Amino acid sequence: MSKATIYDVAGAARVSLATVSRAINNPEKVKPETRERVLRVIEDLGYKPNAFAKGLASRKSTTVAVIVPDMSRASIAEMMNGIADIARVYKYAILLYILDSEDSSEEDILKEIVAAQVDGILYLNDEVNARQYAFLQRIQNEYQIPVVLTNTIYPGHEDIPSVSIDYDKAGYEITKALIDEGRNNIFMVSTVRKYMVNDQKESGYLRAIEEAGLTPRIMRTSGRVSINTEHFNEYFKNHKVDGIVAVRDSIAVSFMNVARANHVKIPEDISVAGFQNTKYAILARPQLTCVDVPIYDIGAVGMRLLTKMMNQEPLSEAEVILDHDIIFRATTLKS
Amino acid sequence: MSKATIYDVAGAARVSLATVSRAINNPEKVKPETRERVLRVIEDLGYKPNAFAKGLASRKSTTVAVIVPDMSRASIAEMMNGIADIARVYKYAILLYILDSEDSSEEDILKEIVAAQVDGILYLNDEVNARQYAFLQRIQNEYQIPVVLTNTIYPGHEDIPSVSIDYDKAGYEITKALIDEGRNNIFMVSTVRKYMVNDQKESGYLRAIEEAGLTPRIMRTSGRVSINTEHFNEYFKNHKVDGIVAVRDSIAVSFMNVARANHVKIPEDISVAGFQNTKYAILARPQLTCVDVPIYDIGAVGMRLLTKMMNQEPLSEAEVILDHDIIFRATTLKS
DNA sequence: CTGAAAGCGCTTACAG
DNA sequence: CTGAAAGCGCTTACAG
Repeated sequence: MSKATIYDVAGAARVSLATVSRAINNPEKVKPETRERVLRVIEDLGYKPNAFAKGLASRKSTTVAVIVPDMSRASIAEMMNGIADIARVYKYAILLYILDSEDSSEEDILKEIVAAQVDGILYLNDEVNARQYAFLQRIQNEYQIPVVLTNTIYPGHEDIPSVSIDYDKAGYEITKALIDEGRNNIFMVSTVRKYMVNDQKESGYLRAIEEAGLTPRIMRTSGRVSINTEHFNEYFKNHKVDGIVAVRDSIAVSFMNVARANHVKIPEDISVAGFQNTKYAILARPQLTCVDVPIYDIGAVGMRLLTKMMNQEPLSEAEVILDHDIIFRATTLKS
Repeated sequence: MSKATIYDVAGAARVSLATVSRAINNPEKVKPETRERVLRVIEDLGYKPNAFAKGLASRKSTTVAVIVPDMSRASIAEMMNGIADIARVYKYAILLYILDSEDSSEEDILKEIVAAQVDGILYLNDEVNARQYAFLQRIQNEYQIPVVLTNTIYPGHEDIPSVSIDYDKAGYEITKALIDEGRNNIFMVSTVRKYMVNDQKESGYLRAIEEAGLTPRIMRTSGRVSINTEHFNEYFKNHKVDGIVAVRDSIAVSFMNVARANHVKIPEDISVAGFQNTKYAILARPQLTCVDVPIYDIGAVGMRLLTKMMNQEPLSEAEVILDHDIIFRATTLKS
C-alpha cells in the first residue's frame, strides 16, 4: 500500500527516482536486474504512485468520466457493469457524474470534467439535445478529450462516435411481428419525455404500420407506474386495440396489469411486446415478448471504443451498431 | 472552461498567483475589490483549477470512492442516486469501483483507492467478510481515510460507522404481521449467498417465529429467477406453507408466479411479503406487501455522514439506523 | 542503461 | 491584504 513515495523506493533500491519511474512505466528501458530490484522494493514497501503527481506530470489521468442521467434505470445500471469490466481490463478509473434533473448544471459538470483532466468521456444520456451535443463537440474538438455516446443516438451526426443497437430496425421488426399475427390496431406506448432512442423505436413502428396500410397510433405516458394505470384506463376506454408495443418492459407490464383488471386476455385479445428484456419481462405473467437489447455489451463496447480513441488508434467505424434479438414469449401469439 | 492556468489569471488580474488561489479558496482573506477583479477574470477566461495540481498541493482530492458489488441490483443503483445528490451539494466527485466477482481483486482496488488519494470511502458491499472488514479498518486507521458502510452491516463492530435500517426489526415485524393473520407455516426465502443484511432479516424472522412457538423454516435460493422456479416447485411439493417472507421483492414475485402456476391463491392460501419496495412490488399482481427500505435516503445519509468525518466533525452516533415502513398491499390478508 | 534537473499547476506558511 | 518561494510526487527530455 501507499504512503511511501518514489524517493523511498529509489533510496531503498539505490537508484535514482527516474529509474524507479522507468521501471514502472517503461520496463524495457531498464536493465533487467535493476528492474527486478526496484520492483521487489516496490512490492516490499507497498508503494503505489501518487495518482495526482502522476497525473500532473504526465498530463494523463487514466480516468474516464461516465455521465448518466439517473442510475436507477435498469438499463443504465447494467451498462455500468459492462463499462466497469472493460475499464478494469484497461486500468482506467471511473469518475461518475449523475446528472441533476435541472439540466442547467450540465455545463458546469462538463467544465468540472475538463478540470479533472479525464482522458475520455462516456456519455449515456439519451435525452441529449442540440445544446448539449454542441457542448460535447466542443469538448472533443477544443480540449481533445474523446467522447463516446453509449446507447445514445444523435441522428445525422457522426463526429461523435456512438455504440447502440438499431432501434429503428428493432421497432420495425417487433411491430411487423404483431402485424404478421393478424393484429391491425397496434398502438405504440412511448414516453412523454423526449428520448432520442424512443424516437427511433417510434420511427420503426411507423414504418411497419404504414407499410401494412394500417393506422399508426402513438400514445405517450409518463414513466411513473402509478400514473400509467389511470392513463391507460382512460385512453383505451375509447380506443380499439389488439396490439401493444411499449418502449420499455416495465411500461408493457404496467399495461398488462390494466388490461387484466379489465378482463382482457393476453395474448388472446391483445398481443403485447416490450423493449430491453429486463427482469420485469421474465417475472411478468404471461412472460413478456420483447426486444432483447444487449445492454451490458453496449457499455462494454462503448468503453472499448473509448480506449481506442484515447490511444489514438484509428476507428474502423464511428457508429457501432450491435445486433439485437427478439424474444418471443407468452404475450404474443407466436411464442 | 479550462486550459488557462492560474498564472494566466494572475497575469490578467495583475496579482500574484497566491492571491488568485486565495480568492478561490479563502475569499475572506482577500480585499473585496481584488477578489472581484480576480473572480471576473476567472469567469472571462473560463478558468478551472487543475484538479491534479490542486490535489497534489493540498493533499485533498474532494473525491470519494464508492465501492459496490454489482451495479445492476436495484437497491445499489438507487443508493447511488442518493449518494450523488449529496456529493454534488458538498462538491465531491465520485470515483466508482465495481467489484469483480472474484474478490481477490478487492485488495488491489483498495490500494488503488489509497493511491488515488480519495478523501473518503463509501462501502456498499453487503457481502463483506472478516478479511475485508479488517482491510477497511486498516485503511481507516493507517491511512486516516474515513470509511462509511452504507446499507451494509458488520455486527459487533462499531469502529467503522454505518448507515442502514434495522433489518432484524423489520424481519421481525413483517413475520409477526403474518403470524397475526393466523399463518403458522411461514417460510423465509433467503439467498444461498451470504449477505450480512439477509442474516439480520433471518434473525428477526426467527425471533418472531420462536416467540410464537412455531417452527422456523428457512429455504435458500439462488438469486437467479430461472433457477428459482424449479427450486420452489421441488421444495414446496414436500412442505405445507401458508406464509412467505422473501428477502427481496423479486424473489417474492418469483415465488408468486410458481404458486399461481400450481393454482394456489394469494393471499387466500398463502400470504406473501418481500423486502425493499421496488418497482417489482408495485408491478406485481396482486401487488406485493413489503418492507419499504428508504434506500435513497440510506445513500444520502451515508454520504452526508462521510462529509462530516472528512471535515473532522464529531459524530453523534457511529451507527445510524433509519426508520422503515411496512406497506401492506394485496398479497397479505391485512391489506 | 542511468542520473540530474526542470517542470507539471497548484497551496501554504512566511514575510512584509 | 499581498507576494515570493518552497514544496507536493511524479515524468521526461537531455546528458553522459
